[in-house]
Amino acid sequence: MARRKDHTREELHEMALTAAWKIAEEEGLRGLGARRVAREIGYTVGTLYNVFTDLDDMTVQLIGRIFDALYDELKELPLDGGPEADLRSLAMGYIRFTGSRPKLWGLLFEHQLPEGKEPPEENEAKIQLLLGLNERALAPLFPPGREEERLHVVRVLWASLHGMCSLASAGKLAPEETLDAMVETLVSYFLVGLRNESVRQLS
Amino acid sequence: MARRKDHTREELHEMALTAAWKIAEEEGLRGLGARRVAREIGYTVGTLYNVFTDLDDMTVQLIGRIFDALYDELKELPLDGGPEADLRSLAMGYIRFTGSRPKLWGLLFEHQLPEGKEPPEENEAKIQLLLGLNERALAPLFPPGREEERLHVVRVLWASLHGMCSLASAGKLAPEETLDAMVETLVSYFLVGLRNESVRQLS
DNA sequence: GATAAAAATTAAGCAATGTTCATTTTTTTA
DNA sequence: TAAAAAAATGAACATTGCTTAATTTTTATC
Repeated sequence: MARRKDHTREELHEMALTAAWKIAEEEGLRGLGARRVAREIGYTVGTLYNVFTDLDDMTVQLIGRIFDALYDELKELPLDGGPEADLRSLAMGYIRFTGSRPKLWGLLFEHQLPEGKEPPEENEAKIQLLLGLNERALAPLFPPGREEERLHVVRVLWASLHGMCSLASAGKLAPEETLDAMVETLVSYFLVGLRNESVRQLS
Repeated sequence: MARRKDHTREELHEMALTAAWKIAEEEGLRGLGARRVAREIGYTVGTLYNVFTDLDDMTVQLIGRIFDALYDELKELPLDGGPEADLRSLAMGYIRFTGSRPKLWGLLFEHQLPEGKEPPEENEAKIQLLLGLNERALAPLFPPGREEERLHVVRVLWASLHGMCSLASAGKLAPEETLDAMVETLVSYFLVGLRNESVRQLS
């Protein structure tokens, strides 16, 4: 029965996450069951539990991959048009990514680790990478020594983006409201405020 | 066995939602099971399915109650300090509410209706009520005839707030970052931008 | 190349879930 | 008091997450 070495543990791990991605993309968290993933890769639940400690473990790793994919897409964007243009470009890249895979993106909000379990710091680092792109874009607006402020602003901006995309992914946006328009408003108003603040701080 | 008229259908409905609230407040969506709620009100699952069509149905109604509670709290805030102060006041009321019941608030993001099921328009109306508070606060910044723009801006602002509170509820905020500070940044930067925009439009 | 140790896979099983429904009990009506 | 309607139950079903004993395969050793 047991066909050892059909695939190495690494391969199994890879196959499972790929299958999980596909399932989540089509059906969201509700479809992401252990037996379902196992069937998809041609193995049994037991094998899956040999590769992941938990379904939570698998899901968290899948979420890590989603961060990776977003970063891979955003890092290709040219950042050379000044803070406004660059930030806008990043924001639009973000909503393009999430908008094209709403169910997959919904995982980030739907999935909640139970009390006691913590997400791996690996994922924290991936978020930092994403925020870093935005920090670079905003760099011209912050004099040296104000890196903390800059990070704070980036966090606020991306948490806001996150909020709008979350509502959009869940289909909770008013029908007459487009994500693009909302993001556009956020970025432009926010940047005017930022320029003002920046000027104020420098003088 | 069956003790009819121990409680009317209305009372049962009320009791169930109250129990669901309490459970969700303490344990989040993960604890919100049919048998669990039934036990809490001293009945069996069957009875629960006599009152709600579904667990989804129950959850959606619970979410409606959460909107109600937030509105009840926010509507008491005095709105007479000008747009900046009023908006800040509303935003802080919002995060006070969500921060004091993080698990309960988390329901709004965790719960996703399966394909085909739509949330009741009742809940839509409750959201409109909440947004209306903010529209009133921002009224001085928008001349008559620009109500649509105003609503758009309010939506952007509250979706952003939503994003930050969602991250905070899920414990995904950087430890050195407080929700208060982030909201403060959002509101103030945004408002500067808004004033500029407003001035530009009027001239 | 045979044999023993290690590793991998499975299938069966457990407890718990959402949901349904025939049955039983109670209340209402006549 | 009897019949009809309503309400509540508990048992059942399919499906979940997860565990584990048993089985098969590979690998290492001689």
